[in-house]
Amino acid sequence: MSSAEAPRWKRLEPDTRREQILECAARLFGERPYADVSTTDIALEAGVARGLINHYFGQKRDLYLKVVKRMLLMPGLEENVPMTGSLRQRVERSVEWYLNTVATHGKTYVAVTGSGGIGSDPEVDRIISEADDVASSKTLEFLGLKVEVGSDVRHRAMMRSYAGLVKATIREWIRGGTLSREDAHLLLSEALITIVRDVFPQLAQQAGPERGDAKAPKTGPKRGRDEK
Amino acid sequence: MSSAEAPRWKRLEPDTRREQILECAARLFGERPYADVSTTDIALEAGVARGLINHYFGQKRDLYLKVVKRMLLMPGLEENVPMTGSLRQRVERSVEWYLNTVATHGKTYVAVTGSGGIGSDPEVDRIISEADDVASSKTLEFLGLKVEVGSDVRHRAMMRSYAGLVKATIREWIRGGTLSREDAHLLLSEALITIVRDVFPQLAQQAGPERGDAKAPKTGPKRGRDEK
DNA sequence: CCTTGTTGTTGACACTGTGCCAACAAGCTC
DNA sequence: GAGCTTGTTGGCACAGTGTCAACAACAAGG
Repeated sequence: MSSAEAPRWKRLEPDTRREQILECAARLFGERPYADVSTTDIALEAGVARGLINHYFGQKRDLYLKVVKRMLLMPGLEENVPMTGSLRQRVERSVEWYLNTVATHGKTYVAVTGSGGIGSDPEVDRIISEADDVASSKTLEFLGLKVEVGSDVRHRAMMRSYAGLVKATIREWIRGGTLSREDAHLLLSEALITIVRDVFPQLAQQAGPERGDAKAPKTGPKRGRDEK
Repeated sequence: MSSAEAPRWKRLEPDTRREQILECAARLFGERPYADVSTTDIALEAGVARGLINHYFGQKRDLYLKVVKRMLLMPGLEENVPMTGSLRQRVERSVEWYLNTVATHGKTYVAVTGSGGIGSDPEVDRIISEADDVASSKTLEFLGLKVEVGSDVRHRAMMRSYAGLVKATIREWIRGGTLSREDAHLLLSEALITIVRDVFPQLAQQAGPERGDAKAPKTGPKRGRDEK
């Protein structure tokens, strides 16, 4: 008799298991609405007992928050966009950066930042708002308009508002396909330029002249980023 | 013995009862997130048995959809904004109309159109998207850019994107107070003008010249835009 | 005033999904 | 292999929801 009984389950490192569950959860939350994803589903997907989810993440809501955080961490945040050239050039590179990072997340991003799903959870709003803040600061930095953090809440608020435009536009692009990537690029670029130029007039000077190049519209410097 | 026993509950017309419940539900959904509002709470608030809610509205989700619909009906949609004057004047009147209608709803509006609450329910998204469509068409009409419905999906999509900016901006204004009403007005006006002028160039001509009033904001020649 | 019929309303039922926790077992060390 | 650590399981209790037969408020007819 072979005494080597096959173990009924595999024993993993906490971090590994956590990451695995997080990945399955992210996928499911991207496929169907929050309420339609039971913890049982996630556990089944991860090949794990349901109780383990609570053990690692506490409440289901907490798991969801972790998923949101993980996604909004914005991987690729470090690949600096060189802030040279005219304001328009820099704006368009920033927009391309937006579109690229989002393209990698696809459905899940749209689901998480969804327009007005069921709920409006204050905690989720806070997290998304923070992420918007980070992205905003980064954008301002790309544009050469970096203002010290926490100083001008008004500018940051306006950039969060702009983030609302970005997300809505991306939603039109990814979900319905009612806008092409070029349309999204155009809309977001023009809007951002307007904001910087007309709403932050004093900063615009510091940023240098708008023109100085020929503006290559469609094809921006596409980072070789492919899905999955 | 006084035979007149006081009735244990009042018997109302279905429409009246429906409206009453709807009102209570709207209030509660505006105060706390969807998941934290139990049907029991709503029933208690309305002084009614919980089962009655299901009898009138079916599922809790359906009740929520009714609340959203009721709110996005946009009362005051009929008070036409005279579409005279320069493009800028018309844009600013449209923006004022936006801000006014929203100001009446306050918290509940912010909650319903919340940035990314828990869920992203496709049905809710559809309803909000439809409401955005209506508001967009109305806006285009105000601007004298009315295009026949269903014709140019691209323009409508972009206006829905703009609606994303509107909602995010309003959120900053109403919720956090990080933006003043004047800030919101400025941001939304400039953005809308840009969209109409630079993204819908062919329509812009049909809309007439932009200027005709003073209001040239800060920086000088914003007309120096020819590309595209 | 009592009877009868209609129907708005109630209260209890079963069911699903969640959070919790003690018991179990996989894998390491000696 | 014995003993220990701890990642993992399975079942329990509970809250929230959807359903439905029975009830009671009100109107109409005698």
